[in-house]
Amino acid sequence: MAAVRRPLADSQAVHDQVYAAIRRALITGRIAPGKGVSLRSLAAELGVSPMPVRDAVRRLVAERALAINPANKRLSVPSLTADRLEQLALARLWVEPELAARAAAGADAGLIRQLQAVDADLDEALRLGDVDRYMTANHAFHFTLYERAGAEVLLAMAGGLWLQIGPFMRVVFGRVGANDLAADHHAQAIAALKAKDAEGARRAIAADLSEGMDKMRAAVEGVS
Amino acid sequence: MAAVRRPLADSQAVHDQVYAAIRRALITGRIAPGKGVSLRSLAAELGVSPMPVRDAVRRLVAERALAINPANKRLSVPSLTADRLEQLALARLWVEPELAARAAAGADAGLIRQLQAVDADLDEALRLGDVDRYMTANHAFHFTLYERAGAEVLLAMAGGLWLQIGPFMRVVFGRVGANDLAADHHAQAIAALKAKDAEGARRAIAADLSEGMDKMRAAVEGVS
DNA sequence: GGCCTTGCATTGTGATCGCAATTTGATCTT
DNA sequence: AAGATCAAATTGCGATCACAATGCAAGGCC
Repeated sequence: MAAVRRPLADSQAVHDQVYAAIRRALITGRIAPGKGVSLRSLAAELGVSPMPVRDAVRRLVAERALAINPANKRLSVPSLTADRLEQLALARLWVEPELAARAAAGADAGLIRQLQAVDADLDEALRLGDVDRYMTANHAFHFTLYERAGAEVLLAMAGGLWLQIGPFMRVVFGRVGANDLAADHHAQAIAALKAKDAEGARRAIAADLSEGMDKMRAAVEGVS
Repeated sequence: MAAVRRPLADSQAVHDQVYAAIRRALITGRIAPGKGVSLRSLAAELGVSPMPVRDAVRRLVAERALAINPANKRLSVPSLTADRLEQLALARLWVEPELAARAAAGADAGLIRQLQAVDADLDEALRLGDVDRYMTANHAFHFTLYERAGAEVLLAMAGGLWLQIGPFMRVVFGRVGANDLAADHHAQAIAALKAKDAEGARRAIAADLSEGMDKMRAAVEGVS
């Protein structure tokens, strides 16, 4: 079974690749909330032994991106409750604007150009109704910005929160369809960055998040 | 080597026990920052095979309570920089007062009594200069309070932050000795809980944290 | 005497095996 | 024919082994 010795001089360890793969799947919402998974099935799917999958899953459980039934000890994607969503929204609304404000200080032309490119891609995805691509682009927009803040701890917190909320966003955007209002806030954010206006960037990102979370709130109520 | 089949159907899995053990050691600062550890050494120390240690370490790395040198792939307790401390302080100053405020709503006589008991134990530890006991009691005080907030996500965030900052607190309190000013804020917090004064609880915890973080800041500057 | 090289111990990683607990599906009973 | 029971398969957990890479230290070389 694919026991072929990977000629891999690829830079990363296997368990990191597995982690990245599952993480991508979660962030873009390709795994439905509440769905159960198993180590061996994931391993088979990725063509590796169960061991690195185990490692990756441990990380994801620690980040609360995966949940583990304490009785079964079987693992699944945590289903989002209104309460959980509320807390995640609150936390995101604190960290992410803070990161945006800090990033504004270190913004340069290169960053602006990157963000504009990503935002263009995002709009394209919206126009085409390509949810996968939209989710990826949206994530890329926020985090290429946040990385510029040079705040490792806060960045990690934001990453963890996004990971937890990812599976939800997918169901929301899959349901209500493409809402292009968010792009507006992205443009505002970019404008603020150009002016090195930290507070403006903070406000723009806060508004972007608020709007997105409102939609998710509505969708969650609609579901439950 | 202790390969004795544990007859004890103790409720928890081995890797959870190992996790808890290392976590306790980190929170109370029994492992010095910057110190390197190894899977096999930890395993030997705890009398288990390297495997559950591996699992526990993965979790701790994911929570950034342990760091892994990307070149070496060897792991160590992350050493605290001033920048890192600043971010952790900021994050704690946001989450923990929020948790305290939420807990105030659900505070009852039982909780008050628990907190008073823990606080008394804390004072006792201070009087005796028992740093280990102080660290444990302080942690217990904050988290028995926070648990009452009924906010799982925020609680987990606070736990993660405390875990990251734990090793530091130890060096600080080991250095400057016992400072009993914090107990004052604890008393204020308890008073606010009695009155179900959410904002008062928020302020008290914020003040408690600010003071502690100030001391740590001073200590970090002194060291580096 | 100082620097370099070589050999050994240790480390993290991945694979494979065994085990106990749980789930699942089929057979049997009523 | 419907529900209960039992056997087989699946799952997570832990142990052990193998291996490549790194760190360390002793010894040799200039």
